[in-house]
Amino acid sequence: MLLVRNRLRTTFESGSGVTNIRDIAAEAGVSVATASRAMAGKGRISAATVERVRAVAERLQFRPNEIARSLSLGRSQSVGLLVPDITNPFFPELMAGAERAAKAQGRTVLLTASLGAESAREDLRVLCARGVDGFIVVGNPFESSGELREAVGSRPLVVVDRAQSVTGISTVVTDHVAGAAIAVRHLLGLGHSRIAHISGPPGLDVTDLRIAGYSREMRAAGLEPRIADGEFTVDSGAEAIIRLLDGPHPPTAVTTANDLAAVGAMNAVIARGGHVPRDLSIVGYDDIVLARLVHPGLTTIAQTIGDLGSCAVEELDRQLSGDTEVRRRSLGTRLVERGTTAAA
Amino acid sequence: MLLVRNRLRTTFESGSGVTNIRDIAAEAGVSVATASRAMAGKGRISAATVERVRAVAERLQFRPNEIARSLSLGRSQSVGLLVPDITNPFFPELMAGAERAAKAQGRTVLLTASLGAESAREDLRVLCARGVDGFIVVGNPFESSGELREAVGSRPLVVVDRAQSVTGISTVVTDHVAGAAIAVRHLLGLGHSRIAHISGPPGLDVTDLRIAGYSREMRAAGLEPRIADGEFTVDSGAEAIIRLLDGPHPPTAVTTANDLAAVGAMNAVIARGGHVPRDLSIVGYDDIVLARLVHPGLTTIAQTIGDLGSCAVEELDRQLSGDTEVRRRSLGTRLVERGTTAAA
DNA sequence: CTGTTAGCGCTTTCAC
DNA sequence: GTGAAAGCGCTAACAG
Repeated sequence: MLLVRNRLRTTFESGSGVTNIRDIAAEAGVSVATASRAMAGKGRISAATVERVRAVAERLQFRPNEIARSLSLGRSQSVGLLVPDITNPFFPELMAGAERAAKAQGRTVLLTASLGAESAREDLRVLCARGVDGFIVVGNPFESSGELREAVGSRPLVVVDRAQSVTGISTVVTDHVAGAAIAVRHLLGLGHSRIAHISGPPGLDVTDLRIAGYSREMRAAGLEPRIADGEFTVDSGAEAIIRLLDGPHPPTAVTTANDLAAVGAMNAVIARGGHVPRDLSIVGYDDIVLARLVHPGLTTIAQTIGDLGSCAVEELDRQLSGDTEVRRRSLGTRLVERGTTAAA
Repeated sequence: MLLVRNRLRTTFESGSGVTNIRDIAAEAGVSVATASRAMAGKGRISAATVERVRAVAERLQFRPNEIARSLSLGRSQSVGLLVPDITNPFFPELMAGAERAAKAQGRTVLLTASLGAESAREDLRVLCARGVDGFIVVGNPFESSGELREAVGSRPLVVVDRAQSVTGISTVVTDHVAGAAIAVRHLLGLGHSRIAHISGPPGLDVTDLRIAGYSREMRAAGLEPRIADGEFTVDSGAEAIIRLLDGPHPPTAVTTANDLAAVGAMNAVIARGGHVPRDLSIVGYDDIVLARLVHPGLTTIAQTIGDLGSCAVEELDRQLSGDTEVRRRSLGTRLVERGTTAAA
């Protein structure tokens, strides 16, 4: 076939130096519309044309401008991901899972870390303006799920790691009640009976659920629950364990709201000359990478954190495909035994 | 026929029910162009009109569609951030700094975590297609800086944490030579003389620079450098320290390539019944959050990691403003003394 | 000062 | 099967 090469160089100058679909069309000797159809591979178009256009596109390293596609199609193949605190190691693991899954779907993740409700509202608006097709929100930066719903408008939304307080919104969670119960049973099995729980921030559903699981299991064993408020942070874990140990009937074992608090508790015990697990058995929650890095390694309730992210992406994809049913997906947890628990 | 539109999506249905600038213009009784100027607040326009249009925009909660702006303006006010591994706690801290700075500039960060050169090439192309205005690349996923330059095309580029191997590209780094030297001097000051160094992966410029700083300082003190290869990971740190301790003339102190390796070394010593810092003093590098969380707390060379990110954003902003000068910005390091170092 | 017009790069009718 | 043209929402000449 005769190659008619018409003013490739000229069209090259247009735009920002990158080849666009006009260049492809010109080089292939077809109209822009045909080039578009050929690239999409759908619509009424001959196989020969498809092949020819694609060959040209390949040669010229053509990548369709996603900005233009987004504007034209009304969707961007990108999703917004809002996390509360990127420096808390729990979230990067989740983000990694989400990003991997999104990439596999040909979507891009627009990440944003909020600092409180006001910032979150603005962050979500920015992402809306950037045309994300849907949102994954980890936790809930707002007082209510209504506020969250309002902030994302009509876009599909999946909430991760908040269940109770979120109504009418698809969620991905782990079974906090079951996880907390597993921790208690593990300690009971080791012969402990003075088992306390260092909780998360009061009022949070995750906190309540874990407390519920802990309490249920304690009562089932005929024991009295004993709870110290914490905050999901190392320092709060340290403070809480000190209060418990200095109080009446100090515990011989604790379950904690998360691994950070567990590490804080562990360090506090060691700092006052105690030994873990001899003087105190500790069970964390989450199994973040840190749990493996401390010494002794932290016995903990593992959530497959990356799966929370990838499941959220899958769930969002389902919604983007038109399925509007509200689903609550609950992932399993399991005990990972390391070095912070031992017989009473 | 004027009112008949080819596509039946009315303006209100388009997007997702969000008000657009046509709605604003109509409501304010001006043309779209005038509304645009009023929102931008520049061009020849009366103060009264500006006020009126903005009032309407406020009332209707108007946010300009950034996709459309991007297409029209040829820039998106977004930057691509490529990191090697989001689950290594070093990077989230850097990302947090970058995101904060970018937000302050009204830019959005498109994050992507690569897994090797092939993935990076594709990731960068995707971000290019999404129209990012520039790139921040942490490390260099490729063999050469040329490949990196090619992958980002003509877009502004800032490389973080790689200096030597990157030519003709603006960089933000910390002074690894100086940092490594500080670590050695600290140990010398404590009376140590058998000081080893657990290095990063061979061939990496960061590795070489830290080795250089360590060696220089050792020789200046009339001591023989002693280096064990590591890999920036916990496990490699553990293995390296075992090799050193089981070899001839076991060291009484080590400096390490990063905090993860330091933690690995620390755990290995403790695991074989040793005590840190009594049996071995350890100095980490980076001061990631983890350094505070282990027990005893890790003495380390602090890079202000968040600043690496925010400086990179600033540097990129400078380039986006038209300043094409290649700059190398070097941030300081300092010793953070915690519990892993003690007198010999 | 304001409106009209022409695009940004792509997709998608609608004719031929 | 293919091309011409409209249009996504916005900005920026250029007239008036």
